[in-house]
Amino acid sequence: MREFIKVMKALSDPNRVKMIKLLQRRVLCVCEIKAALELAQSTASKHLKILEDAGLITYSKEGLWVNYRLADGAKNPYVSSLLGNLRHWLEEDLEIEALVAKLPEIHRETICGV
Amino acid sequence: MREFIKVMKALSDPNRVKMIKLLQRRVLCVCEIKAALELAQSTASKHLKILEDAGLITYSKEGLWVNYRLADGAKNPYVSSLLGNLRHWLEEDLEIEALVAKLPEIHRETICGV
DNA sequence: TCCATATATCCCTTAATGTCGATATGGAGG
DNA sequence: CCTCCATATCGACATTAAGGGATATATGGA
Repeated sequence: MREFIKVMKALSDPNRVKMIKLLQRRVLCVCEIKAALELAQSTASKHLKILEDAGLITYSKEGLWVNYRLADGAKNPYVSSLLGNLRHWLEEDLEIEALVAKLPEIHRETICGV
Repeated sequence: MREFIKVMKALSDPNRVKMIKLLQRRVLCVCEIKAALELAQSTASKHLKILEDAGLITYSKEGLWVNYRLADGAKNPYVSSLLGNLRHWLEEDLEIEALVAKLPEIHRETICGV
């Protein structure tokens, strides 16, 4: 039950859902996500930790950067199914569309270090 | 997006999830749910309203009683899929099992009006 | 070793949420 | 019309959660 609640709570915040939808496109580092969502760095980092705790995303370190990506969902078939559902859910959402449209302009080299 | 968040928030509380799992078994009135979950009547009523707002359950009135049941999910295919997922998810959860085991003893005629 | 940078953590403020008791609503029956 | 009874709503309180600034951590390079 605790795990289930953790997953649902993780998906109960608009910014975290946006992060998931962005990560469906490509791997992103914290500063790219922070830039895309216009959040403070500490806020972005905190949200990503919540998503990771819920088993929805994973990360790998690459020098100073931390690359976040969607979890493959192999651990829990229900989470996997939910993530699959989320692949299409909200795809027509205007807010998400606008956000995704910004993604091609966002690269860690130009965004970070401002 | 707002609708999505509403659904996820509705499923972010253990008592509301338990209500869903109970309603998978049969139609229940507020006082039966209040008894099963050992909640104050106002608390049970409020939770049910949240689930109904999210489109996860519906109700129909029968005299003084209000019968709550699962929504058929025809409105939103994603919600429908999620409810289908929930049909099996948590089915092995000990807390849920114990709760469901109590259900046969709970009837509105004996519980209500205490 | 020292510095710069990307990320994580800490602290604090403000808003949202869960809970209950008390009260309101509204139908059923005398 | 008045009274039960099941349910809904309101008010208050405690807990949790989101947000950002400041600081700590860790890595790569001079």
